[in-house]
Amino acid sequence: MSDLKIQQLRYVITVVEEGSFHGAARRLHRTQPALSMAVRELEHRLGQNLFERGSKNRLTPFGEYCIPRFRDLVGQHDRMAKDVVSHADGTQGHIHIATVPSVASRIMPAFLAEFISRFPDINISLHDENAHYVCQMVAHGEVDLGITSIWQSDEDLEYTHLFEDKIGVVCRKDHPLASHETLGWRSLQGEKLIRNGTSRLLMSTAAAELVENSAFYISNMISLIAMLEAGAGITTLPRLAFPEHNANLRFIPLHDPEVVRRIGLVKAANRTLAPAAQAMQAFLLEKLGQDAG
Amino acid sequence: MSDLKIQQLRYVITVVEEGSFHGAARRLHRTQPALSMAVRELEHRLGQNLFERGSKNRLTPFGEYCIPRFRDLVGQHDRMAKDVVSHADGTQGHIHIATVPSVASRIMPAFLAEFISRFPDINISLHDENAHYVCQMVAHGEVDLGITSIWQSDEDLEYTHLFEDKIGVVCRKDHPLASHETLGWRSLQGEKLIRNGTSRLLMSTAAAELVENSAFYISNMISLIAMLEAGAGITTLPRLAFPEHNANLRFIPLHDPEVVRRIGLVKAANRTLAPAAQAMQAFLLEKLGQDAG
DNA sequence: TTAAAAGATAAGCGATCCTTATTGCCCGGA
DNA sequence: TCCGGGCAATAAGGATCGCTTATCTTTTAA
Repeated sequence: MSDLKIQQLRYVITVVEEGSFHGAARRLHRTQPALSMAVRELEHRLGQNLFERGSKNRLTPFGEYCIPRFRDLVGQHDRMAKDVVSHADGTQGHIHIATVPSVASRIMPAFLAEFISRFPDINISLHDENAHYVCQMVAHGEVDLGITSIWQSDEDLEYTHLFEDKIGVVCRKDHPLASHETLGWRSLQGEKLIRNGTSRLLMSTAAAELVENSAFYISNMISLIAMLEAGAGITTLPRLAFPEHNANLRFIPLHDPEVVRRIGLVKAANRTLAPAAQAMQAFLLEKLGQDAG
Repeated sequence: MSDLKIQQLRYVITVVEEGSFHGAARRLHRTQPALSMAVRELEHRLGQNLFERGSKNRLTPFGEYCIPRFRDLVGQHDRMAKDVVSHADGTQGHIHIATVPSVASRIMPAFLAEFISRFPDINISLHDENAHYVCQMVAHGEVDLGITSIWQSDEDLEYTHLFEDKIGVVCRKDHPLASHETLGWRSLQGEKLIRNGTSRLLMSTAAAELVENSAFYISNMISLIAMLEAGAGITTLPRLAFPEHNANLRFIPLHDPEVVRRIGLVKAANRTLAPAAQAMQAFLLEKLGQDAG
């Protein structure tokens, strides 16, 4: 038994609803013979008439039996098609994103607010993890997109640069260094430097020896800030990771060496993004790309 | 948005199940290019790829989203099509029949037993009513088929003759008439004749005056039999209406006049029968038609 | 490196679907 | 009774679709 065609079923339903082939033809933007032939073809295939011959457009008992079933299938088709199409064009869907905490807290709130106002039917889950784990989640398919600095080059990941984030020195406002507008690494020698998760960015620069000589390592940002506020030392951070509006600490750009954290979009290579995620990717590039900055 | 084609969806599902276009082509009795083109056509229409390009037959996230929905729709289509087809070819359905009581009790039991063994998926409702009401039920569409003598000619009813049922005299075994093999109406003069629902069959015959002079009328068959068994009189009945295996009563054919009740199939004119009812009609004609006896 | 297997592409052809034009039927009004 | 008008059926033609065979390209595995 071969497949019935949704279109034929829709034709029959419309003829019943309109009460005439002409009326149905008008509604379907077809000519009357098109419907006549399509209906007869379906009747022939089923081996039973749906419409009473001779008498004007009355259904046969068999037709009466079929119409509600045809209606069901066409309805299910239409709902499914609408749903699938809205996913295909990216107006609907569920996007999973992972970002480093600084991006999650400083960039994403405003960005996502704008995104969801543009795409109200898209659902978003946002994870924040360190740069390494963000890449891992993308590689494992746990999220669609990552926004992070690249941890290490990986064939399975595709990186698209978004913007750069300058590294600076963070110290208490009453610290001797706090009055400077910019700093070079040499001015930091002798200071008590606390390492954190972003310190490795300095490792391949002139300032590497500073980091190597540091005795403290604190990964947790809240703890790190508390330590700095307590005057336990200084640290280096990308500007985005420096807590906005902090009353006690200062951020002083490091100009020698000038070190930046490159933040970009990461997605799995050789895997197509879901349409909704494609929409977000485009939106991200438009809003956060180098030029838009 | 135009209709999706069940066939295309089925192709996609099969490719996923088989894991390759070649395998799916084999299962669908198509060639590989047919599937390639059909799938690409669907992808193009949706505006998104279902299969990962380059990489071997992996679904895109969009494809992953679509497949279960496609499966649902195709499944619903298949179930519906199977159901509709089995109704179209008359192997499934519900038939409503009305017959006069004598046919219901003497003919239908064996007939229906054979019918349902041949068409096990057909559902049957059997009503028994008098000849007039049987015709009315058919005319009003309350039943599909009637088996009855025709009450009065009716344009909306279509009668197909099945068999004839001879009228005879019914009396107690110890009645003087009981020894006769056949009877003429003249031998009944002076007998106490009880009329019943079938007595009108004698009205346009030589025996009319017997009926006219009868003082009793009993419509209920059980009461009538009880009256006869009590020796309260005699009556006339078609042979079929005479209770089989009755130990106290006798049925003696009336040969002058020879009166028959014509029993036939009645259906609504200008209305197509449901396929299951068509099957029953054919079966009735085959088993009970004049020739089949 | 080569052979085998799988998908993509191309050309051709028959079926399908829709169009316009015409015929046939039924019904209501003069 | 005859005549038109509305509607469905039918016919003929053309565009498109869907499938086939043949060929090319790519991938895979020995």
